[in-house]
Amino acid sequence: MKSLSIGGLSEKTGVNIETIRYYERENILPKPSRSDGGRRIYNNEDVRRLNFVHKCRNLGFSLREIVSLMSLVDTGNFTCKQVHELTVVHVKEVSEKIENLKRMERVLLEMADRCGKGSIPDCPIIDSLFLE
Amino acid sequence: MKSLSIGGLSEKTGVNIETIRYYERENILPKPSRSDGGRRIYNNEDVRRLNFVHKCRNLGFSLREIVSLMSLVDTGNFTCKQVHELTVVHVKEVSEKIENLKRMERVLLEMADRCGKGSIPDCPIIDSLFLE
DNA sequence: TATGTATCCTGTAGTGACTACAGGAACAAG
DNA sequence: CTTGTTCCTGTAGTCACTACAGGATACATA
Repeated sequence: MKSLSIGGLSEKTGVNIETIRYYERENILPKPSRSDGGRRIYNNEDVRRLNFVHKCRNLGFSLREIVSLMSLVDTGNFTCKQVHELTVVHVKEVSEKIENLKRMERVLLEMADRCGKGSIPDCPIIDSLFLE
Repeated sequence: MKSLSIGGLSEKTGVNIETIRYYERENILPKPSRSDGGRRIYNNEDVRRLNFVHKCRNLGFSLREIVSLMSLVDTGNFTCKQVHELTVVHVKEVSEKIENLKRMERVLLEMADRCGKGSIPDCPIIDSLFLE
């Protein structure tokens, strides 16, 4: 088993040192063992855990959701069905965000198109932003 | 000219009272006039301004961007071309966010699909989340 | 051994955009 | 006047980080 310092863990996982400490403080990650001098010593399980958290964050899960999921895993008290459902719910949330952004994009493009017509000195974009 | 209390302004614009105060504090909005008793009194121009800010927020502009834009408008020192360019840059940012979310969505759907195959007791979703 | 450098520690505070009190004042209606 | 509603200021919290400051530890080199 290879042990790592926090800097080592940060390099191996791509998660910022400050962020790792933050996760520990917020109890997203367990407290690691320490050297005699007080430095954090991380093992393989710590690496696996942080990878999990990192992956989940990248997929848009909130820290709260991640803690819940991790707790399921830790107790071994879950079914693949449960996890599937959580994932499906989350996909829906992501899809809604996409739709919102697309709507935003559409409005912006329309505005840009209007302005691109070269109307001066009034600006259709500014005008439309002042409307109710 | 119809004057409004902060509650009135909030109702008319759909922006939260606390948020309006926040915008004032952060100098996103100008300080309104006050009654003898110290209550805020908003006029039509205040309404127009808040509509502008609200619209821009809904379109994903940051408060900083909004302040810049508003400052252009206030000085009358801008061209429709400038605004157009700002808008186009912003559209690009929104489009990138959409792509990121789509990537996220794709990964999540793949994971859900794997789990949907009914593999028990191991969970492919959890397994893949632990990978580097 | 001493020195220099890099890494680590804790605690605090800041970012951006809100949101939510607490305690008290102003206002309107009965 | 009393009661209920709205408003005020100041402070703090949310979420997920991020960035110090000041000091300690660990390692490498001379």
